[in-house]
Amino acid sequence: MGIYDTLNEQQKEAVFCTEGPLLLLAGAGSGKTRVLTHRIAYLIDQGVNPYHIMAITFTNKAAKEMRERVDQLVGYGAEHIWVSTFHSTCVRILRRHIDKLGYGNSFTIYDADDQKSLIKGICKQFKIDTKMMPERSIIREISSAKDEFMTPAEYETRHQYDFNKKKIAEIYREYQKQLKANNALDFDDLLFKTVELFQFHPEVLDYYQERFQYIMVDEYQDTNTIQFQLISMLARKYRNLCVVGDDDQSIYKFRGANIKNILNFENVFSDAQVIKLEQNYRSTKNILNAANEVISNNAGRKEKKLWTENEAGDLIEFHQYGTEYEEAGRIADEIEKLAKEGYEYKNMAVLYRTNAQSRVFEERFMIKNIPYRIVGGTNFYQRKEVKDMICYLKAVGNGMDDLAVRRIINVPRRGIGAATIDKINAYAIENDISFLDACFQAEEITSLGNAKKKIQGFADMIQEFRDQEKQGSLEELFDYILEKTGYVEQLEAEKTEEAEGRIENINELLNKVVTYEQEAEEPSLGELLEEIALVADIDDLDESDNRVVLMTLHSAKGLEFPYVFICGMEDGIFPSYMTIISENDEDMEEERRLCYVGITRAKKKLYLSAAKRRMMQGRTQFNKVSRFIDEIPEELLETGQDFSKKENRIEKDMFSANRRNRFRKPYQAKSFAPPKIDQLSYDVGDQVTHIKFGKGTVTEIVSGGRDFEVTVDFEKCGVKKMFASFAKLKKVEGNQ
DNA sequence: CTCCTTTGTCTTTTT
DNA sequence: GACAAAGGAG
Repeated sequence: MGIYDTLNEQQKEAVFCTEGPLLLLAGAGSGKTRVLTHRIAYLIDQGVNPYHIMAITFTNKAAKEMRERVDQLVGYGAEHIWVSTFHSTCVRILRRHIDKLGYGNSFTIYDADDQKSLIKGICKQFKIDTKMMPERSIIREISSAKDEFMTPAEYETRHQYDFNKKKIAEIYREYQKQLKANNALDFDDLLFKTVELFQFHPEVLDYYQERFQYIMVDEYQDTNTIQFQLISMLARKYRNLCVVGDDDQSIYKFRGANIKNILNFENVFSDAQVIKLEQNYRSTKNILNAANEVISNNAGRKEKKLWTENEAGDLIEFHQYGTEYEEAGRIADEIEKLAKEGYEYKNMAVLYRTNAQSRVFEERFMIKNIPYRIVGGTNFYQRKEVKDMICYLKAVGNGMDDLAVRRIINVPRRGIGAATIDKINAYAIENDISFLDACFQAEEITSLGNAKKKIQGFADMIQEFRDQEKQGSLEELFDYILEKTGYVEQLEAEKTEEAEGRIENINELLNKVVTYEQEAEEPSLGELLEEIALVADIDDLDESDNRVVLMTLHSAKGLEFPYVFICGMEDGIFPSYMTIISENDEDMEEERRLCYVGITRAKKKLYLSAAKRRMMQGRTQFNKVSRFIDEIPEELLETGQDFSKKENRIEKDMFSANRRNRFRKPYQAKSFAPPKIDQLSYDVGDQVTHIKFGKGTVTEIVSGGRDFEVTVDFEKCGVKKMFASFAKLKKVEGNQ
């Protein structure tokens, strides 16, 4: 029995088709990752050197999984395969060669916040009214220009009769200039500059063409123009390009994903083979039928019919609740019920359209002691304190990064204000040096006066950090920065819960630094910063920890769960308000594909829900049930209530004021993480306090596996059972 | 220069 | 309702 015998006919065909261009249309749950991994194994079997194989995935997580699975199949050589995301691939290439484009090889990567500050500065400089032209839309415009591989000059030529766009062309040009001056690239630049590199330096392209003789691209439906450009350049020589995608799961048009890449594939690579994978191994018949029905409402898709041999399974549950609180509560109840029946938390996921919807669930789950993890939202690395520390590291690694230096020059407070910063900046521009270099030359800046000493102190400190970086480990550098700046010290002095949370986050960052240093082959500051810049929230989703996962439908792509709850099935939420008012039918189709993606995440049972009214941006909204619910045949739905699709009415009854307690700490970690507890600081009979329930007496402690189940009799709200690692009970000293 | 209050803007989704 | 940016007092 070979490893290929378990594959079905189409899968085998795809695995054995190794030479030439191949378009693999793989429906949801059709075993596409299996095909990709087996195909890699087969290539190696056929004598292809793993060194010549490249697989591009959508997330780092997918890359890691793929490598592990190939490892299991082939036993050796898997580590030589280049498995990576588009962005990481480009960074690796650019680190080696970007000096050919006039950048320094230790460039930094700017995230969305950095982009925004840069654009903001430019708008100020150009005296552009950001009310007429918001930064967001400028960034979006520049980003899509880059996605289309359009330089500022080309952009200007194309839009020379459009006043606003001509203005944007100017901003775009200046933006690129400043990025370069800061020796920084934004996300789009990573792709853009790599393609540019290949274009102007054929010898570099040739090197990578030789290296990547067999290329595979996952989630091909979500590639944009420049990504297509990149892979077609790489594959031009050997033409062994296998792309895997599903046009029905294309959900990133807003990010420039070009559905034409799938249609065009057969044009650009005219001898391309096309194989369809249509057997679904993931979901029950009912779930799959619902998905098929919904997606059939889209025009303009490649015809395919997903089928499954799985059982029919349960009906899909749909409920319309009164408010979002009720919705979250009922879902939490159901999750609790399933958990009691023995199903594990990690087998359940709550999916929603927008990140803002997570809050209610977070509150609910915390009260009910349901372990959960939220993916996305405000990224850990975007938190103020974390970003501050990263900017210190950036300033050490790349002194040209003005943005980073300016962020930290007065954090913690050193008495350096806006006026001083402006003076330094003027000096830097005048002498054509970086902001940090200007600080080093503070002596020369006559206008500074009293601030001179402060600036010199700052510059000296950065210099000390640099010396430290050269001689010690990253962990030591980090500790040294914390100590020298007194960052944590100052937070400690605040003695607020918020400051405590921030300290926790800084410690968490320190953990990441240490982990990185232990795991990396050749740890370096540059690589650390790069890893931080390129992580997606989904990347550190650990399948083994037993928690309910909460995330957006977008983040859920590529994942599967036995039990899936999709909430907020309301017109105005999902499909979103923006798509409903949109003139463009394609927007609604994309939204529908997102719905299809959501439904097909479920293996065993799908729960859909809506709320009649919900609070949005401080206003109460009354939403109708989502049109997507209407697109699911009634016989597949179990509503269990008097809900009827025909009579989709909203009752405008009284809305009692929302009286939920606000107990949520600011800056709380995005997951309700159970720290490993092997010993409790309290015992039966002790007085303890709980963050939500207040004071109480411990009446029972039961050791259950790796955790303790503690029963507490609270003064205010009675007896509750909870897991020690989640409850974070604190003993009240000195028994009263 | 810093801290605190007030005002205004949000409506997707993210590598 | 939440959060950032701007404005005002010390």
